[in-house]
Amino acid sequence: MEKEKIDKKDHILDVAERVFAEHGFDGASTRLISGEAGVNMAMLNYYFGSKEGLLLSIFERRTATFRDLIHVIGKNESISSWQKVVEYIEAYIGRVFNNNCFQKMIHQEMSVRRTGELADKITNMIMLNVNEFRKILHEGIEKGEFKRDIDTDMVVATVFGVKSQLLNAPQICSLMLGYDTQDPQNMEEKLKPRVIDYLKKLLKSYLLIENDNAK
Amino acid sequence: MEKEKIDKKDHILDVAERVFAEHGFDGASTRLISGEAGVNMAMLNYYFGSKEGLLLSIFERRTATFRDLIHVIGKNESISSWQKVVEYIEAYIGRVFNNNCFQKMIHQEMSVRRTGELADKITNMIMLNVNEFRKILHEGIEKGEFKRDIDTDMVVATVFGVKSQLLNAPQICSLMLGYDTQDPQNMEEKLKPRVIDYLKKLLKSYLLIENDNAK
DNA sequence: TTAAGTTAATCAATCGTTTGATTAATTTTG
DNA sequence: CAAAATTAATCAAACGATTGATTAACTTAA
Repeated sequence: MEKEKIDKKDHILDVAERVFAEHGFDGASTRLISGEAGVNMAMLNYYFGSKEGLLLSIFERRTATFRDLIHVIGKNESISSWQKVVEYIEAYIGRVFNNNCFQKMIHQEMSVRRTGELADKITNMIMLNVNEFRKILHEGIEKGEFKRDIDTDMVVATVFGVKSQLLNAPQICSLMLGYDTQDPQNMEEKLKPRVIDYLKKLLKSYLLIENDNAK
Repeated sequence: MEKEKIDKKDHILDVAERVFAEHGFDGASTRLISGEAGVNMAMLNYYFGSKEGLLLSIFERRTATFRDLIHVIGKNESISSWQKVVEYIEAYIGRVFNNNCFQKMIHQEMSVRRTGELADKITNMIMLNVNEFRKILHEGIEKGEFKRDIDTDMVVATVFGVKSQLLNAPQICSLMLGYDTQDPQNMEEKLKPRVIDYLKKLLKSYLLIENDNAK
């Protein structure tokens, strides 16, 4: 009764994603990755060509899953802009916290000066998200649903920034909240719903025109 | 008319801080640092003992400058909690954007799993800031100045997160805002005042009890 | 048999660090 | 003061270790 015989390449990608997230690209040696994955070192080059090819494969696998999930929210004409914002927050935070290792890794890669194919792909992927969120915000302004003087770009930076802070500064985050935010159960049951709830209330108070004089 | 004869150790620290911020600790080789600084490689070990010692020296220099600047705001009894928040934002963002290389470096270090003396020192320094901000927020709640149901820890994460997003994802940030946010002049004249203004408006709408019915 | 999968051994390159020698600056001594 | 002695600063070269990558032999599976 051995371990489930899942695809070995997928297993390597899973492990590498975690090790890259923990040590950074430069800090994660191919020996460490192959050791953690329980495979021979040469298998990394056999499957993925090179260390950078491995990183690229991780990226491709994740983006392929969520590529066409982006535009669904903005397309729904029957809901208000504010509801779109709510759905975007729930979708984005939900997705990001489920792949927190990948997100951590991506954020680290963006933080160091790199050029080339992968750097451009990462930038493009994130800009897809950015532009989708911006479109919702601009639409809400034009419809008179949101205040006219809101800083849409900073709102985007806020959602992305809060996520980065919670994922990429886990020691600080754990000390602040009083529990281990790296623990998958805590992240899923405590941190994720709290972040979603907070971002909704925060943006609601900043974006919406207060017209409920009958409160 | 040669170059200003400033302290050579300080010069190395300046350069190393920038190179660490650009390439990360593991990505920045001692040869690259010494080359950029125009000094012999052995000087790094001669002055700082090791590569990690160099990183530690960078940290010590910056923290020594701002160690006692933390508690000044909270001590002022004559201003409201909201004014304290405003002053904290202005002080924190102003300070952080003036040492953006250092901040970038610190955030990268926190993002990778490291243990030891430096990791603890970094955590402690940041928690000083965190606790100071939290104290202001709790005080505002107790005084009835802020809403009772605000998530103080998430507010802290917001300020820190927005800063991290703007500094550590410069490509995204530049694309979003339409100018090079790495350029010192843009950062000082355009980005910094915009962030300060935004955070004030954002937190004002989230924290304050809306009691100005005579608006 | 053939091709794909897997391994240990090995490669050149680069890593952080150390060395011994040399020069510059400072202090001590007569 | 000046010469001698001592310390500090700087350098080219090399160190052992580790890096990502490759090889060639071997095993497995179709």
